[in-house]
Amino acid sequence: MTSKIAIDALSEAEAKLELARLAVELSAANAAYYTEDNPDLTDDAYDALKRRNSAIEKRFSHLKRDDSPSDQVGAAPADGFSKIAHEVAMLSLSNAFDAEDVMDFDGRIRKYLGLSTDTDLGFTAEPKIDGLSLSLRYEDGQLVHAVTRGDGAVGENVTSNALTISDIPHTLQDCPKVLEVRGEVYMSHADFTALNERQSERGGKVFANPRNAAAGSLRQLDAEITKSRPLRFFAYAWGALSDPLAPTQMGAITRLKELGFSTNPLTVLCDGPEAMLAHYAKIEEQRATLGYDIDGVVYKVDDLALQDRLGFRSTTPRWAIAHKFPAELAWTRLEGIDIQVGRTGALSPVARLQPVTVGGVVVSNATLHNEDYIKGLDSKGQEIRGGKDIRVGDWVQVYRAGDVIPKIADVDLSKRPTDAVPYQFPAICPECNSEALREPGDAVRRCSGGLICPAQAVEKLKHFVARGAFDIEGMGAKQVEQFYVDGWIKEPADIFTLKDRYGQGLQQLKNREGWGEKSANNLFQGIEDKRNIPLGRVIFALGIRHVGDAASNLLALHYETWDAFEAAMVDAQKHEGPAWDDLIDVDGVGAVMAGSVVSAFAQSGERASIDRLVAQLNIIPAERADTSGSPVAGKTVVFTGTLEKMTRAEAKARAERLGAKVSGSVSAKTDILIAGPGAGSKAKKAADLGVQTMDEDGWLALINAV
DNA sequence: TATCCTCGAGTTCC
DNA sequence: CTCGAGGATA
Repeated sequence: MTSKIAIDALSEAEAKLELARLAVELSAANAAYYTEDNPDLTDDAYDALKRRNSAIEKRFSHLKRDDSPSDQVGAAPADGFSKIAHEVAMLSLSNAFDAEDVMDFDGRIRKYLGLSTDTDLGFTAEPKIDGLSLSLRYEDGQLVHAVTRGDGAVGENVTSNALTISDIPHTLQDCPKVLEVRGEVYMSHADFTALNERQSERGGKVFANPRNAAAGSLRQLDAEITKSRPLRFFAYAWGALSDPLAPTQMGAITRLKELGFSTNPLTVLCDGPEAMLAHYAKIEEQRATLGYDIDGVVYKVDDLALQDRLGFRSTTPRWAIAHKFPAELAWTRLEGIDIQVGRTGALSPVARLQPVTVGGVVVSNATLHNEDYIKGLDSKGQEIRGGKDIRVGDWVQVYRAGDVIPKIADVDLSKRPTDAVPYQFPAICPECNSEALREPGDAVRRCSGGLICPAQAVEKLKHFVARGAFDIEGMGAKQVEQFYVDGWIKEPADIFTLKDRYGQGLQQLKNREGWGEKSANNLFQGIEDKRNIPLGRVIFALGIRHVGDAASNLLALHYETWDAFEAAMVDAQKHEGPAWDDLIDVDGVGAVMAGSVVSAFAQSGERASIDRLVAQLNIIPAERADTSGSPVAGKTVVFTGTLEKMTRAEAKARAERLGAKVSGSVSAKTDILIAGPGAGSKAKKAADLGVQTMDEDGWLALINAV
């Protein structure tokens, strides 16, 4: 090792050289540490090198290398974990709560695939481990990173922590070149109890349940702490893959086991819903003696080719479902009912409860949904809870729906105080005193105050900076609220002028509570980072009623640029004419949604606010998915008659994946008509218009020719 | 017109 | 995570 020159005395050339040397040295040390369990550097020496590297980078920030060791695998930056995007998204599962839901699941899949009830359809069934999911990426058999689920698209890099878990192999033999193994990190009951005993002896944090203990342990910035925590890992799925593991789910799990992963021994193959339910009962029976927490049973279509055909809805696969165990229940007293006002003005009642432990978590609030729910009625006027209403002072039974959202299941009328009165839902907004109206047929009551209602204004701003919208780092709900209260930010455009108005020398922001030079700089950087922003996010961020994530992206893909979108919305004001028709024609957009979007561009106040925002931004046009090479990209196709090889839903999904637009009726704009047996008027019209027509086989040949 | 499916908007706790 | 409602479909 060369002599250590004081960092202040380093010349630029020397710094550059030393950074290069440190990069090599540290990466060799990493490799030795992670692959051999036999580091050739002591921990202290390793840390010293790392610190020196960071110090030099800090002084000569422009010299920081692309392969800087401070960004490398296994290195958690001091202020948190680095983010890694999943090559294949980590989705959640839809849920089943009873046998009927499971039968429906089987039925839905058969319908989608066009399978009759007497065709064999196998499923795997396995316990759903209550831990946290983790994705492990192996390249050439080497673990290169471990990433938490995060929001499903981007997770946190916890590689150095994952490497301390003994169930996670560091290297694999005879595996695909690229292999992402997914599974659950969890802690056993015994280890959890022992850990909590140790923690309380030391005066450390005591965890509420094994899940929290596992999560807290995996997200330690110091991998040494994680190493001291007895975490385990079950592999049950995969992400990116260069070669298939097996033709079936069960085969793939077996293969993962052969590769050295722990897989759950209660994973079995079932020939249908009856067998699945039987296995569910068996697992439920063993639940208490398993030694680790599970919260249900997961069923997956076994045939991977069928999984592929079934594909995904927006957030869940069609080919899997989680059958949840019944929720834990607890009784407590309802101390009060508060009303919250959302960004659309919806008045939502929230129950304030005497704190009670439900499923290992202390709950003190629960949702009451809406006016009718408190009265004991559902949206169709049907009685729920036996028609019992909820009153302040009542003893209520609480559960966590889907083990997350606290809800009230029942009311004990025998314990109702004699002076309890039916809850009177407010008719004026508690935040701004505007009238709160309930549209006929609507379940929610809404504040009519619009942006004069401070609650609506703040909630809209929170939505604007939220994930999926502008997602500005350093600007969360708390910050938005503070800035709004102080009058620094009244509308989205103000965020982008914040620095000009208040950032002078950072003095003003710095003098505020909770803000220092660093956090202020980070915030301004976070804001600058989002000046360039994709069109879909901008539309979503506007917070237009009925226009969420999915619809925003549909609109963005349809109009491609902000200018085109805005011009069309202005042209469509009158709810008629070509611009309006074009909008309604977008698949997934109907009159209600269209009216809602258009009205955002009608009111001069809101329109002006949008214009002020757009003036601050560089909006990136939406790019249609790369369908180059697809023979049907950009074509409008219509299916008619009976399809024999696949269902309509499947045909539509596949066509869209290839960049085609699927329409319901034949017009001059139609490029291809796919006519099955029994095609009628549409085929005739297509012939009249001279539209290219083919049968299902012809279509399949066309799209498979890629 | 009725039914099914998907999405949006609301929710808690860590 | 659940509910309600909008949109597509039969």
